[in-house]
Amino acid sequence: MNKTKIMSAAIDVFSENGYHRASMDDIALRAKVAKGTLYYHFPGKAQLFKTIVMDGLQVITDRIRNELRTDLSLEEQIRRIIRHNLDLFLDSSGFAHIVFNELSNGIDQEVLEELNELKLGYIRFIAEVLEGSREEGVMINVNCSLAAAGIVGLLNSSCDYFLTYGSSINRDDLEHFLYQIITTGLFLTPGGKPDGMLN
Amino acid sequence: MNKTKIMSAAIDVFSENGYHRASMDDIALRAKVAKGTLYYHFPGKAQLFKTIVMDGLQVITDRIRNELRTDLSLEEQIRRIIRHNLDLFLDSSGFAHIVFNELSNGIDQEVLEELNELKLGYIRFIAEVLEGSREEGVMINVNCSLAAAGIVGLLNSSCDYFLTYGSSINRDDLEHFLYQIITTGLFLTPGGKPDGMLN
Amino acid sequence: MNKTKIMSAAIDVFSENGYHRASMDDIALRAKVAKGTLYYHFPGKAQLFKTIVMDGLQVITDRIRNELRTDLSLEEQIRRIIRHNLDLFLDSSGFAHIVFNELSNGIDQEVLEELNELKLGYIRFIAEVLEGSREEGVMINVNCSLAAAGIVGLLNSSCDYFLTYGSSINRDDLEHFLYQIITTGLFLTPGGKPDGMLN
Amino acid sequence: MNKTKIMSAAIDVFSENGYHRASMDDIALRAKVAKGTLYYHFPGKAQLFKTIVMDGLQVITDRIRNELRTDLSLEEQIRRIIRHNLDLFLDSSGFAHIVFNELSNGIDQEVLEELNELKLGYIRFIAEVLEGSREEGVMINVNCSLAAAGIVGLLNSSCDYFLTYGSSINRDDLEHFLYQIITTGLFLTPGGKPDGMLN
DNA sequence: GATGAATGAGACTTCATTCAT
DNA sequence: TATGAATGAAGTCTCATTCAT
Repeated sequence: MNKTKIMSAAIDVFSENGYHRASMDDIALRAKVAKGTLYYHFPGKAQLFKTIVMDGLQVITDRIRNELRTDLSLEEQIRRIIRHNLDLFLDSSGFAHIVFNELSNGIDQEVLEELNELKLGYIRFIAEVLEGSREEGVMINVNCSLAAAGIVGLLNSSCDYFLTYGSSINRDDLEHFLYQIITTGLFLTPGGKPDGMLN
Repeated sequence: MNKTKIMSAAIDVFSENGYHRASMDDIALRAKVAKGTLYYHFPGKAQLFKTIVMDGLQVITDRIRNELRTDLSLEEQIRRIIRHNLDLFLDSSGFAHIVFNELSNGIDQEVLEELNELKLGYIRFIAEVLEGSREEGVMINVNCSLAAAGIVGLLNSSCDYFLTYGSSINRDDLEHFLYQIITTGLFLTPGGKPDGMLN
Repeated sequence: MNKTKIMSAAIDVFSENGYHRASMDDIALRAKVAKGTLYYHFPGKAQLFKTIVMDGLQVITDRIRNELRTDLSLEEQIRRIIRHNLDLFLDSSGFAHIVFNELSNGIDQEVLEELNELKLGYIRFIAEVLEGSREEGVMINVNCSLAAAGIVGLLNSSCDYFLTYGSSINRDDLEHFLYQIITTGLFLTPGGKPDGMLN
Repeated sequence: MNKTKIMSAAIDVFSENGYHRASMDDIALRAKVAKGTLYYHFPGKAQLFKTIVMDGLQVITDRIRNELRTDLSLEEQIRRIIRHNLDLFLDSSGFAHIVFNELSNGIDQEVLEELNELKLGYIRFIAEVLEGSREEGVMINVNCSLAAAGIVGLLNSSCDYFLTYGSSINRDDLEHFLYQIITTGLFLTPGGKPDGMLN
């Protein structure tokens, strides 16, 4: 399928160059189709981008949803959210980057709004999980959407750092650190729960 | 000073449109100078951008540094870091956005590296503060740079959400939430420290 | 018949957008056939256009010819020519427009010449009617083809004005005006034939 | 002046090819400037076209206005209008063609409306002259704007025919014919004013 | 110091046409 | 007969940069 080939090439090119530096020529070249073919399958650059983002978010959402069963403890749920987001941010860092960082640039207003809806949808999905835990009385009383947004930024930024400068850190450390800061924060708790014995 | 006028205009234009959609024409227009004048004072678009980012990070760094005296408790130091970052992200959200989100896109490789150095410098500056606290034994044992990077992402993303959808949240709540998640996390601590009585 | 459906759709699309802005996609869409089908029935866009123009001119020519019997007075013949041309220009203004105005633009040279032949044929047809009258001594001595060409332009342009700005004029006035200018001109005749009593 | 060179080249290219077939590349080539220079001086193709049309209509309007003094007889005024329009249509037939025929095609709606305003302005200008005569009681009672529109179409179409097929006609004949049809029409007048002795 | 006209590479997009099915 | 995916030439327009003044 050409359409698939195009989307795959587009993910690569967008990821490597960001939205603006990615050129339709490049995408066509990479997909080994004529430039016109892009426009046969997608109305334009912005919509191609949107389609990719939609698909990507759908995949990760589905993947997480499938693993989040209600019989899991909140701790385990948080852990899994972190793990899958790490998968997303580390394995598809270029893709994640354009979704979570480049969404507010100079994309056609119309498409930009849809994209922000998608991102918001993702945040809300995570917020729902938190919501569940809050109701169970495990979590402090916060605006869960705000918390979800913050968590995504935390994960994103940490992964960026990890990928760029984190040669001395291993992935498990990263995962552990993220779990820790999200659940119990950076401070040593009064009761003196020691580092490394959180579980 | 024309140079100052240009930089001021450039901040506005870059903030409003992002790096790529910002045009030298726009900047010249806004600065009320001829386009050629831009090139008299700056070698090119990328360098103009770099200069702005450098200046901006310097200003915020200095401002925080001036308020962080070693005789302050770590709690107060964290609180001040959060407060000043909120000032940055909320008051100059456009500027903060391009610094923390758009830095990895399609800017000339050469300049991009320098910009990442700047960003890293900022993260290290925050990391140093954390480092201090860790040595005092108030903080858990983590890679402070990683933590700093994560915190910046957390702040950035939370502010984005706050600015776009957070009409029901007030700034104090936001500040409180950030302090909480950074210091003690989202979970209720074993000892049962109740929400709202963190200080 | 698909061919008929295509021609009908093509008339609409060409009329609404002019030759150049009309796209084969639009025509196929409107005709509810696949784009390839257009090329099964017609060699290309220019030839499709030509076919439509030929058909249209044939229809109007036939219609007029059927009503012009030699036993009619010249006055009546002129009147009928005007009336049928008004029908054409007013009812099918889009079609008339492309035939009489857009014929000399950027259509493939080859087809363009054929189209001009068609238009010339139509002018000659009207010229013949005038010719007949001139021989009967009712008309002044002019080049009848030139007169016919002029009349078509007069009708065309008047109708354009009528359709765009002529809300205060009714069709009978328009018809009357055209009859008048063609037959006795704008000036009051020496004998003083008063307006409105021409018949 | 480059701007002048561009406008001059644009007149040629538009005249030869019509609006749609005229390409900005062609115009730049003909004007011997870089493509970007076109866009430095004009916002786009449509506006370049508009500017040309405005200028052209202004020139012809001014030229006629300068020669139309109120002490002239209506006959002489009509004669001069015809003469100057012939100058326009014959000497600059390509230009006249795009102004009077191609104005309704696929030009950007916005610019198209302005262009129609211009054309209407020209028609109104001629209508005013007619208006004057009607008030003097020399002319029959007609809607002068309608008559002006018709006259322009008559002139335009006659000139087209003359240029394409009129090798056997000379310009004086053409001028005479037009004067005749406009003033006294095609019919022999009751009083029997013989052809060729209209003055 | 400052200007602004000029440049040209490169971007996005359109669309008539082809062709394997 | 009919389809529709694919093509690629050609078009309009943007914009960072240069340079003579």
